[in-house]
Amino acid sequence: MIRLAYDKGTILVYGNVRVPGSVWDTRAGAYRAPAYLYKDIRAYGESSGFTFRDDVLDLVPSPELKMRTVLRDYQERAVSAWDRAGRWGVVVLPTGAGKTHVAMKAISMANPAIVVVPTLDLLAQWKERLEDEFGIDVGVYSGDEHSLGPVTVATYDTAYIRAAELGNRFLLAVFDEVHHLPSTGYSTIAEMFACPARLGLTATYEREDGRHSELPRLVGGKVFEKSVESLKGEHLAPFELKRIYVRLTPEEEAQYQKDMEIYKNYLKENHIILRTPRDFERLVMRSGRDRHAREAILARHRARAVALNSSSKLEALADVLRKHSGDKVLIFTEHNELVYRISRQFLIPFITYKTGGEERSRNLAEFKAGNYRALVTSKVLDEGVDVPDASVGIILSGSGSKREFVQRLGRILRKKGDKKAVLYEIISGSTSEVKTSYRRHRGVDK
DNA sequence: TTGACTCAACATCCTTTGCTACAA
DNA sequence: TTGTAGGTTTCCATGTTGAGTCA
Repeated sequence: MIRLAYDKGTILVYGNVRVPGSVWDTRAGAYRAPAYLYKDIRAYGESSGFTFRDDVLDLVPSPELKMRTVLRDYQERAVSAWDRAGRWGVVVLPTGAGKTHVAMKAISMANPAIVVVPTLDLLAQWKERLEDEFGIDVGVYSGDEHSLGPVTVATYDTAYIRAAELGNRFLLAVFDEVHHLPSTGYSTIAEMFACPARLGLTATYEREDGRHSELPRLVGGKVFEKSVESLKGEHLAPFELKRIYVRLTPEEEAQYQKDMEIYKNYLKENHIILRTPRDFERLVMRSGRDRHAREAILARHRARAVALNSSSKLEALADVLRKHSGDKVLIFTEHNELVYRISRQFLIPFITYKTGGEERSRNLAEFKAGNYRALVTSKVLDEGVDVPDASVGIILSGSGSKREFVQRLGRILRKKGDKKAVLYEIISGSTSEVKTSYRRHRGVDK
């Protein structure tokens, strides 16, 4: 007879049976394993013919949760795939394809459940939608409020801080925007949770740092994927990508070349070849000790800023805006400086992280109502904010992140009749930005 | 309760050539 | 011969958020 118990994010195995993944804990007088192995530990015990006393889960009381909304066929297939995979796994769906409905179906099958989200905005949206769907009081775990319900919504930050106390209260853990989960801190949430059922949701599985390789261990691998392309036209607006290349002004060109020269020379003189993100990380670490490395990196920053914020881009922007004078337009940039310049020059309202909550909602509402035709922003609207539809997106600058690109594309894809959406990219030709742009497209625009 | 602040955490930051030691 | 990893020990800058503190 072995007894399993939950202890602050771990499973204690009493009865002198060493289960895989556990180590002996002298003080507890038991083997101890991370809580995410709970399901495996049970399976191991059962296949070895042990009898159990299982005291791990201490579930929040939950009524039967019935789903009223009827799922679309692909949403139904996503849930089945997850179910077949042993109720572990990640569903990849583009923005606007109804990930919430997939999760709600899963919640109706396995509850009590916790939904972990990256922002307070998303927390509020999930709470509202879950209450509408199931007619229950939804619990909230955030900085301001701690209440448990049959379904509880928590921020990643609070789930991280309180993982030890939440870890055995739910059957199912849903991780919204699950690409956040593999980061060093947040991954401990999944490790300290015993939930035998797990569902991850995202529009972009891959991370630039490659840590998505951790997802199979933490929530299960990818069990279902639907690309933007396959939903284009039927469930999402058809779209077109247009690249516009501009030339730097002569002064910018001179500045760019000068700074890139400093950067490249440093690499050359020190026999440094950058192949992977890790190589670049090393260079950054080196710059903490090596004055010349620091100068090189600063020069590279200046060069990049020149390319991303070139004034030629504003002329191209003016052309695009003229061409789409009757459309709703969202403009994205990498840096806030450019946001402010555009806002001043074209008299377009802006939103950055410094924009207060009230002004932010007001700008979004006016944009939604059509009183503002355009909105300019840097990265705040990339994720986790309910942004009103637009039919034209203009990426004036951005990173090489595929995720950022897909999220920005998602902002113009909600279906509005047969209207075709257009996403422009304005790129400084003959600069490193050309490659950055290609990198973010990988696998998206074919 | 609100607002202003600080702090910690997260994400991106790369790919042109070049070196050297070691493994397949 | 060809291919590939290399190196740790917290990190140049910018953008963004949630939590916590204090008035």
